[in-house]
Amino acid sequence: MGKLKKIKVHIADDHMVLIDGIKAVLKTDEEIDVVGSSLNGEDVIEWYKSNKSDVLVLDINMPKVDGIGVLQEFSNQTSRPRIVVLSSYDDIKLVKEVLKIGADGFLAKKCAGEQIVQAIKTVYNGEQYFSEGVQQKIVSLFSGADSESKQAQDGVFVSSITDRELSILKLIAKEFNTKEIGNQLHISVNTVETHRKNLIRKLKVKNAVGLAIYAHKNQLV
Amino acid sequence: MGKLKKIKVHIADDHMVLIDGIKAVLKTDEEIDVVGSSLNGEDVIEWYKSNKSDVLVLDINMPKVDGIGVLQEFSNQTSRPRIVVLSSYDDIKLVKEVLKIGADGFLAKKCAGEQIVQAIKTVYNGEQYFSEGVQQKIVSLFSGADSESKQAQDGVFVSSITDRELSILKLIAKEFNTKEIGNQLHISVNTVETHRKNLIRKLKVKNAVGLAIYAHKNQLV
DNA sequence: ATCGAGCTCACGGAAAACCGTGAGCTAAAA
DNA sequence: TTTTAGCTCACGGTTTTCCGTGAGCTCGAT
Repeated sequence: MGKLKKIKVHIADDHMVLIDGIKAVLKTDEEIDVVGSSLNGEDVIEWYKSNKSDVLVLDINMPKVDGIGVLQEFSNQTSRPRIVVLSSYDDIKLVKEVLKIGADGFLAKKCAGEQIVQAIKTVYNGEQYFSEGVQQKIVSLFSGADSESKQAQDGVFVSSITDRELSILKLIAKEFNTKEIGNQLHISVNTVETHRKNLIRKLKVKNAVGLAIYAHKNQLV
Repeated sequence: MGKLKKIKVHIADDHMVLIDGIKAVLKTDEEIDVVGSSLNGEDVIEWYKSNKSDVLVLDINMPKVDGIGVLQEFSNQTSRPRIVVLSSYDDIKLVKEVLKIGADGFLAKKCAGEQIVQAIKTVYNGEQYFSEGVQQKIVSLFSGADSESKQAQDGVFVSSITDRELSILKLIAKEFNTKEIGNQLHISVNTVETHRKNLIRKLKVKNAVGLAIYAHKNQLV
């Protein structure tokens, strides 16, 4: 037992119940060792300043700094852990997003506990891991059955939302109106309206309510 | 070991990772026995038709039938398990709601895994259990520090939202505008607006976006 | 039988959102 | 260097939301 090199894992999620649960699950596997955990993104970044792990199980929805923020933090670093993103929703847009900024795997929370073990081992070995529903969606995207790729072949390239749009989206989802957002970002209300319009178009929703719902479903708040 | 009567527990949550996690945590306690689990409210109700447990750990946010629906189902029955409600949010309104319809305890998911063991044992013994943050909020409500109770002492009794308001709230949270809601419910747009106004006032939000967010946070959609 | 709560509807005015369209500036990519 | 994407802003017009206020109806509780 002393000779076995275990996979060191850090778990980050704002629900301690889930952390403790995952810890208990992983404890049953003798190849895996949970060496740390964090309840928010800030703590994750702090932890990795003086520690390291082979794999990071990272929830997207966290206070202070969210999972996206943590990924961005790591993206500039040379020595970083493999990262499995945990999310309540298997939103394909979110998958795209996190893969772009350095995630190695994506696990929907609705999947079985055993899968997390599999995911950790897979990304540790340098491969990518996706839970079932996610994998299916990726495939259907490639096969052209998805609305998004259909648009792409219409020639209307739908880029993902920009940083500025994202910040406005978040503020809309916090009940701020156009004028308030303009003041906070020091830009004209006209500009905010333009961004809002573009968001409504890009995310294919009907109004600000739709934007707020999208933001919440995708854990942007 | 054969003589020890264990507390039979059923776990209901749409995230299998969490179920497996809680199972693993509870396995370490020799007084508790997990005898079943469900991924949605419908399955919970179905399970209890031919099985029974001492305690039910119940998530609010579930597909098909949500936690509220399950509680309502149980409310008419004589022989029912003690119920600990699990929720992502320690929303005091939600606590009130679930206590009214028969919950025995309320556990925010952000609490530690050990607390779930405590919660199960406490409600099994006929007492009520609340996780820390929830308990604090209840106390502050009684002490009059909360805005809600302040309103009550102003003599303006703030009743919880009505059935009709709830249905309108749900439609707003689905991106429908006033006219569309009026058509769907066969009532005048003026009436819908009145309900919307009352909702905004009662839930203390600023606009329709706030209503949608409230609806989503409280898993009404 | 009175009272209150819930649901219904109306009206008028202010504010905000929605929509299309056009356009200038910058920084990065082709 | 030309092009493009992103951010900025403007304008005019339409629609919707927001807000207060008042009021009639029904049903169930006091």
